[in-house]
Amino acid sequence: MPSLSVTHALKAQPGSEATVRGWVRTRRDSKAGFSFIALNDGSCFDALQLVAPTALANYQSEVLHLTTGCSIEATGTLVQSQGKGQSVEMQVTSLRVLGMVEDPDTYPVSPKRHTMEYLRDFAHLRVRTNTFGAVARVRHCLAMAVHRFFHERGFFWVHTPIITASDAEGAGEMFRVSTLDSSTRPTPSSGTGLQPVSTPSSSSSSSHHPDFSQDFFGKEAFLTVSGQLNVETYACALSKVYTFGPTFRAENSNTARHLAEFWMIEPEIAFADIHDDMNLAEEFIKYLFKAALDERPDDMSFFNEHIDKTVIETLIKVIDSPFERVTYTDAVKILEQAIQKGKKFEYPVKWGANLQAEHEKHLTEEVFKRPVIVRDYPKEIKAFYMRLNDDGKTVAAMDVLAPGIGEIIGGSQREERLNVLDQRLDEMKLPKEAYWWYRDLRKYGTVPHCGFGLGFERLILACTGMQNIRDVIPFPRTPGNAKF
RNA sequence: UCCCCGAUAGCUCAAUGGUAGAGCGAGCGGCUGUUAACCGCUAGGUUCUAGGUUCGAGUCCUAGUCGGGGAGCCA
Repeated sequence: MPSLSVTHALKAQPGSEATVRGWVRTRRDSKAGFSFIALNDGSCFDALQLVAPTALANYQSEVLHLTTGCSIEATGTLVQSQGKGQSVEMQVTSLRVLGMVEDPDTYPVSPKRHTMEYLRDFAHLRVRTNTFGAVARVRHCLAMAVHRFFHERGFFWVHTPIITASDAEGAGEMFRVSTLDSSTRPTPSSGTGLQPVSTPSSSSSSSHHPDFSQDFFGKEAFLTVSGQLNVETYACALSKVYTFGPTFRAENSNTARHLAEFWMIEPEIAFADIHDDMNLAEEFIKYLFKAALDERPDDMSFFNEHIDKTVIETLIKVIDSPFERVTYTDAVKILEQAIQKGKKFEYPVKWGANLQAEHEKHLTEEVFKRPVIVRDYPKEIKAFYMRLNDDGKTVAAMDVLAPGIGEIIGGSQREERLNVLDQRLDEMKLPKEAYWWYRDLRKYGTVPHCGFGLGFERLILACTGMQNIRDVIPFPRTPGNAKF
């Protein structure tokens, strides 16, 4: 008797016998001599309808007491359904209960509408719902597509470190990694303990001075905020590489788009400029969206019906149309024109200032109505490693803005000229010694290269139409919450 | 971190400063090749916490905790 997943059972030859296992979604009893059980095992969106006859030995004692969430194993014949709503169903010949729901009244995932906020408190059970099961499958599909995309194009996956003792990751607030005891514990006067390690150098000004030479790594260590600097070294030897792994930011960000622990994809390509970088980003996004539509039509149609009625249409539009490309300078002009026409922004538009979320939203949702790549930002508002343009004022940085999501990709051509890089380090008052190995890449056979970072969960948001990033990662970590 | 809003049954929400309610879910019964089933009955409450105002507080005031929306930071 073959054991089949529900997804295979639904495609089985009528008349074949099989055993299936899963969790009960609903049970309906018919006086015609049987009960209907919707069985889901997560292998696909749909449940398999079991038809359990009263003749089963345990019909009265067990089948009639099955409730949402019970785990069972059923054996029977897969047949064409006599009813509407499904093509295949199983005529059950034996049914074994693996685990009852002890008290159905306390089972948190009852068969009714639940809010995302409520289900977040039951992250261990929420994946049994339609929505979170679909998110999990699409997430997997996208992860596989990421690797396939790069593999097909000759990229190598590089496992950059999670722990970084190189105190040179740049800006961004980091989690400290330490085996020291009392010295790293917040003192009673140090407040909530939510304060991150803002930069390695600033920590020395705090009131207590842990002796990090005594710490595990012999120096301060942190969780990575980006694998970019490390992966650049591999790009400058293997030519086309990428990272895909967890990333940590200790920023006290409380939004639907930020996590303290998230997954990031960072390709890095040698012998390439900012235009190659933008082309790669565009091709990449389109490939991933297409993969979700092609490989998870069941889950995608659920999202389109219940989460965001325009998501499939939006994805198809993104796949079919070229991304708009605009320089920062032109973007500012467009925004200024919008203001002249009466558009009101909370924040002023001014060359030299960061584009605000409302500005990005206007560009991508109102002006172009599709993804927009903004490039060549003022050097003052971007990182030291971004390549200085010939105008001396801007750097070859690019952000991909997506409608409804905002910034989904941030990337740049890297500064490959040692003298210019050094000048930038000096301007930003960064210690050259700390970047010795990064500078070595420019000393020894330097090449133009570039890359970008894609927030994996933000990609999933865009792909599914889900609203909150906490609902597209299994166990979200955010300020004040590391449950489960 | 800043601004705004909220917290009442398992869930989603009502309730003019004056007896605590509905829908869904759950349990029981009925009906039905059913499928967000349908019909009936039943159970279910320290109204987030601590103070305060008042004859009387779910309702008003203060503080805190937690959650949501927006912003900043960013991916």
